[in-house]
Amino acid sequence: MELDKAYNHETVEDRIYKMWMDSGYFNPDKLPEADKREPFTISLPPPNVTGVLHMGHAFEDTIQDTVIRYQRMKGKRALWVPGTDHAAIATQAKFEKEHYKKQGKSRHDYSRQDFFEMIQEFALANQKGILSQLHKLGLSLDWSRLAFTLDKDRELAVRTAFKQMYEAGLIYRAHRVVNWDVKGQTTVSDDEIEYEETKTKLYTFRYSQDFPIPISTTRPETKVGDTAVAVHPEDSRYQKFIGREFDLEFCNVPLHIKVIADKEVDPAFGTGALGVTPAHSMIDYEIALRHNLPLKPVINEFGKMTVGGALLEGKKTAEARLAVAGWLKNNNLLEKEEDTTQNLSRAQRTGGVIEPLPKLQWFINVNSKFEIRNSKLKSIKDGEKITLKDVMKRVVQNGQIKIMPERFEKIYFHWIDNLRDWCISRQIIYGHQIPVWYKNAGEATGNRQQEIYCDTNPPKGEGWQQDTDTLDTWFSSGLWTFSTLGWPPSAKASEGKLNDLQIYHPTSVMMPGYEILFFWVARMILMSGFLLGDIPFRQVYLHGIVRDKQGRKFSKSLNNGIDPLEMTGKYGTDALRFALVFGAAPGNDVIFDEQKVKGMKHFGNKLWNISRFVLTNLENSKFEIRNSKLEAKGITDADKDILAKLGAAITNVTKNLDNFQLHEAAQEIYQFVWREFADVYLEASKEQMKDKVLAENTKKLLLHILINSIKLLHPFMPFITEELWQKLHEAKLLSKDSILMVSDWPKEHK
RNA sequence: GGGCAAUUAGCUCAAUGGUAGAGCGACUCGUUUACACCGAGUAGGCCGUAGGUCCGAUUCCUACAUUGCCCACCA
Repeated sequence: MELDKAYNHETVEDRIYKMWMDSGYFNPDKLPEADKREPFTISLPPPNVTGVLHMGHAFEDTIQDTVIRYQRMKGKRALWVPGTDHAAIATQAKFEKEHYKKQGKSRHDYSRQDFFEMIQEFALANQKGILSQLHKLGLSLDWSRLAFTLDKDRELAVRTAFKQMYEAGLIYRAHRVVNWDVKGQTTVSDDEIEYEETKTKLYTFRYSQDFPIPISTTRPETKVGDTAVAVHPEDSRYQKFIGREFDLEFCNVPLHIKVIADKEVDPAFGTGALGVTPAHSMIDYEIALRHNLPLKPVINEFGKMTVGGALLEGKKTAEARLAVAGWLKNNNLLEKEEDTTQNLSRAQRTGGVIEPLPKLQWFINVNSKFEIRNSKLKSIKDGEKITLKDVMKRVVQNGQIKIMPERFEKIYFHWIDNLRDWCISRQIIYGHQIPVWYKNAGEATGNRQQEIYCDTNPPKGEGWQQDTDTLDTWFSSGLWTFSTLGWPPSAKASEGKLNDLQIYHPTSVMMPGYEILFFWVARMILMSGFLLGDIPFRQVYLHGIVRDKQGRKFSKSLNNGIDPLEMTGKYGTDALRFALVFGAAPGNDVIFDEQKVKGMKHFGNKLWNISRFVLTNLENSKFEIRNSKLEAKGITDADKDILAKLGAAITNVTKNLDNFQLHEAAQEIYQFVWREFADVYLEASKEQMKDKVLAENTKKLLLHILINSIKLLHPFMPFITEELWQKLHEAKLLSKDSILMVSDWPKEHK
């Protein structure tokens, strides 16, 4: 049998992937003696259904596939669950844009139901695209368990979760100041906000000539909504005014201002007095809560003023700001106008300005205690009363969940300490509709009591209307590790037999990018802690971001994206995979370099030619495998040396893979194959095979080293190694393990 | 304002309490049947700066500088 002179990935990859698929072994339940194997589970961070595979996915998925392939070879019941995310806002926005282009119609031209179904259809049609791209990367995902965050099973999970949290009092509905995305016309959570430094003016002025205290602000237009002026309790300048109340007119709007003392106020900033606008500032809202101040909304959902008559009403905030400044000048109230910088809040998804507004929304309470049930959490007893914050904190503190690199644990704790209640309702259509129904919904109808019903199914009877809001996409994502494994278990679950949830959960390791530590990792811990009394995963491996040669993130606006499939087409999937893993330490960003991919293609070819050499020599001499034991006589120093080096390579690759140090494992195997096996031993073997006494051992060793190299390399470069494995079988140099993917991991030498 | 990290060869990055490594690139030589997607070799680093601990520091500690990131939002 002859191998081609060079490895040609194009003729190999699809054929090998099909062979793996046909084997059924991506589903760990199909592995020989599956019941006796120890489970090892990874949940794939689900890519956006409508997204396109980018280098970040390729990196993230390669790391996971490497780990899962390694564990499978180690004999584990290795499950890697695939899925896609409905990415509520992102998907709806994308659909609306495309639909408007094509049809000229917007969401207002359709009923809610129709509009939802159109987006769902769009999403599922797009899903095929991303799934086929995942296949191309050679990922050993169990496609029989494919899930979607917005399908029937996940809907049941979401509704069940909502109901349980609602009944425990952890989900509540309240009128609160929330982050309103003016462009997206929806609320967003604190974590979905980005800050952009902008130049602006700091105005110092008085509301009116009679008002004794000047205040400073960058947003004078909001001051028509002020209900107090706050000063520091120990500020001697303002002592005499504390507690006094003033009625005055500001920009033709009557104001009732109370002077209050609050320690949050910095006496050194501006005039040391802060105009409190409870309805349009998070900070002011909190001050208002402490002092029982009234809320006075003056800006609406479209970012326009709702008071102020001809001067302000109907104007956008930016316009209104200038109008107020002009009014202040005209009335001789402006004392100072200075340049300053300010962090402007924008919605991460839409880029729209965030306007804090008081709205009736749903929240998850992270600070009130609930009784934990069926606790499997270390150091948290069954029935103990604990807050969600504490659950999230404790499981990491006590080491039940390990986050690596470890430095992210500090970042995680810090985030929890600053965490406020999570606003989970969104004013968009695409997503999980809130499973709450109202009767007599008109709140303004006075004496008729509103009825509320929360369950997984609609209530019976007439007159019930479901809440029109949908849930934050991270709510369903938070359930991902267990909603994909049969949670909630059906009542009819077969008795005596373990279900997926019992076998595969908690999952073994979660491997997302560090940028979604808060969004996702923390939310999974929260959800799993409350709903299962358990952790969602034992280990979190946070990987870095893939960047371009200038160190910039890949982004659409920069148009610097590199299609991973273009790279795999050019150099082969194995080459891309190895290049991504090579030198990528946990948590560190990776600079993508095409030259590196090319280099790794060369490495693959090196292995190919080593195999070609071994195959030709062993076949031509009618070599037979009787046993792998070496003859006692005629063992050379070169033989001993390569065996020792192989032993070290096995030990180090194994150790590093166990510790998720993939970059080191990759480096180790690269060095061994090229520098030790090819450069040294293979050259020595040429001479040794000319000697009749030495030839037998040499050939045995060549084969032994080759087989082990192929195995060690398989998790990283699955295609070429599997192809070579098949060639060894064809040449009758192997007698067992017809598929490398499920063969045994090399044993460490003693 | 608070915190985290990085600083090592021309570039991208590892490792490490005891003479510094890889990939890519550069240079020289070499086409003898595994591979030119190659081989043999060479050059290239006071391991950011200054202190400290230690027999010994690139590694541990402190300060500083520069860069990047996260959080807070001084209104």
